[in-house]
Amino acid sequence: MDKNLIQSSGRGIPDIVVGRLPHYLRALQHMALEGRRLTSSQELSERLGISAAQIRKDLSLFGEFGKQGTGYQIDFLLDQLRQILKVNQVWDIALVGAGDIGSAIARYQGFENRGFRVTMIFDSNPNIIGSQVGAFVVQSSMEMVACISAAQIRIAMLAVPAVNAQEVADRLVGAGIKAILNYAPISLNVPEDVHVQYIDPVIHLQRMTYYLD
Amino acid sequence: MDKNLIQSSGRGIPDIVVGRLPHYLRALQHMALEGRRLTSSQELSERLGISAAQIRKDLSLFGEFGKQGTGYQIDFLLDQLRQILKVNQVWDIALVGAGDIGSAIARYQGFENRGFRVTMIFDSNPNIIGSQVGAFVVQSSMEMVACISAAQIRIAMLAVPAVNAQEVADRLVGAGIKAILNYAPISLNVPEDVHVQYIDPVIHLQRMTYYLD
DNA sequence: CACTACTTGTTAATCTTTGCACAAATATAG
DNA sequence: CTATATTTGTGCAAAGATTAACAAGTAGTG
Repeated sequence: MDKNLIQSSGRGIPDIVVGRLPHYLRALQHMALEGRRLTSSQELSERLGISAAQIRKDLSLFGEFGKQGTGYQIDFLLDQLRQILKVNQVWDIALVGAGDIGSAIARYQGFENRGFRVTMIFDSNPNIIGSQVGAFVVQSSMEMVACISAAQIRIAMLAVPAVNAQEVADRLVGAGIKAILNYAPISLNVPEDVHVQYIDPVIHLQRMTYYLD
Repeated sequence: MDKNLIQSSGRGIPDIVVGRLPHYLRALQHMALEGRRLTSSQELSERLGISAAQIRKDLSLFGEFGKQGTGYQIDFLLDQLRQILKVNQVWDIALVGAGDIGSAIARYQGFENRGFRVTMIFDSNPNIIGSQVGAFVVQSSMEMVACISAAQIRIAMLAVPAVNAQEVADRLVGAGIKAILNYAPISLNVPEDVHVQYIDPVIHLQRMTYYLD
């Protein structure tokens, strides 16, 4: 579950608001691709299923980005959101685990234009180390800490079996990692200044079966 | 983003509570594997980063599952939660998209013991149709609606390119699907009685970069 | 048994989040 | 220019979620 610590970098922006910003960004990026120039809180509301008032209020926490009677200039708002979320740069990511999930992530082409780039892949399996996955050669996880430290990488994706996840996470933290996207179906224990987000499809599925007959 | 509709099947349980139940279930399943017999709201709290009071309150919405002075019998609570989430059965799932992500999902071994089983895979690419992925042969997406209807499948996972996601979702709804786990980075429009959950790693990553320097 | 140490379920208070409603600003049409 | 349509940003009220606190029940110890 999300920690809702108030972080120093933001001026006390609620975590729940920060969580919605990437959705706004994604929708705006789609609109830009469609060649649109202007949008409104109303239109975003319909696309995202979030009320227009909430979208306006969320954005107003960071500045006045719209114009009455007109709405929001898509290019401009995109730019602002990218700045706020710090994805007006490309973050290097270390990927740990080159099994089925890790390999799929390594080959995924959707990171680049949204602020991220996988730059190294590690695994502990000797049969996998040295093999090509996507554009990279899988490195031994024994080199992991040294590589990440040297490259000063801050973000890691964790795609190892659940039993190894905590141990790997500990070493990632030791290597200077400050944000972990964890695909292993287990809660991680990390220091307060390290952020963790979880992806576990079963959690989402179980959340839906509750509502099925 | 989650719709927070109150559903008829639950007695007005807040959606946010339903969203935490699968986390409780997962933690308890781990404890059971470790051979533990008893736990407490305190221990769950430490494992999950959710306050003990909240865990007790969430559970109390469904019944009195604990015992003062002792805590919760893990087996019993597991059973209750599985019943509440309706995963005391195994749900068949249709998987659409046999690319990198779809294939990784198809081969994932972690569904079975948590209430789900992929039983069919579809793709529209003629080069992929007919090939073996995991334990299944990829079927043409032209057969999709017929197959899903015939098997009365209610849950689908969507792992197709973003541009095709809405069109495929529409056909899934037509086939009787009531819950979609969408891996495509786009918001879907579906009827009120169809549930959608989203998995987009970039959304999670951007949520974390906000807090990085 | 008496006493201590736990732990639940629940109430009341606090804190957070959402939605409403509207003034102010802009655009459009006649 | 005037009247009508939009649409933002925001103050306030309402709704919702979380936390703290505690009575009541259980277990363990001597």
